[in-house]
Amino acid sequence: MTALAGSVPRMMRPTLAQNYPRSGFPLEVSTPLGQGRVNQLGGVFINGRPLPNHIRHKIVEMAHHGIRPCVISRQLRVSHGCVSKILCRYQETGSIRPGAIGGSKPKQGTTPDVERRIEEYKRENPVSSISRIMRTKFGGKGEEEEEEDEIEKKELEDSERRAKHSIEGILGDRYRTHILSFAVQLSI
DNA sequence: GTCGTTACGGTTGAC
DNA sequence: GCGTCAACCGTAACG
Repeated sequence: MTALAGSVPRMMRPTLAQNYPRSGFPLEVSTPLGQGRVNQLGGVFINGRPLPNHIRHKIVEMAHHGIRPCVISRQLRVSHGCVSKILCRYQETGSIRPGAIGGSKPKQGTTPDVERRIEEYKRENPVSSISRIMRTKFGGKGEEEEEEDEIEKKELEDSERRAKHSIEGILGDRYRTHILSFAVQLSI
């Protein structure tokens, strides 16, 4: 028994489930956004899911105003690791959006060929239709905001869909409204 | 006290 | 329709 708590190797650390035997986390909260959990700072999060867009916005905005990450972390009740990660990504990519979760890698091998074909088509058909199609399909300049709106909309739809299949959905809209206002309060 | 990093459990979505 | 797997998520903890 010589190993002190501070010297326990990472791999020997007790698992979350061991730390919090009931649920793996200190507290579970049912919200319209799914099975929320409460972190050490008292913030609500959904394990495995990205933070809501407005929280991410707030993190970047506060950092922009020169507020230190530790303060942001405490104020928004988001772990500092997460704040750090989001700010790093924002610096690197200029985007606050989470990466694409799930799915498989796009098929490789065909990409250069496809690109070459497109170039050929463009040369042969100098009409703007191809470019237009490409813009429509893959997006273009200044559509970040549109995409964010799109994501917000999707999140809302998702939460509504989940709510319909959760206890609050079953219990009805009045209960849901309570939960919603609770969630808004928690998210400041 | 602050911050970068990383192991971990969990979710998601293409294949 | 279902299972697999890789990529991502945020938290918690270490240094």
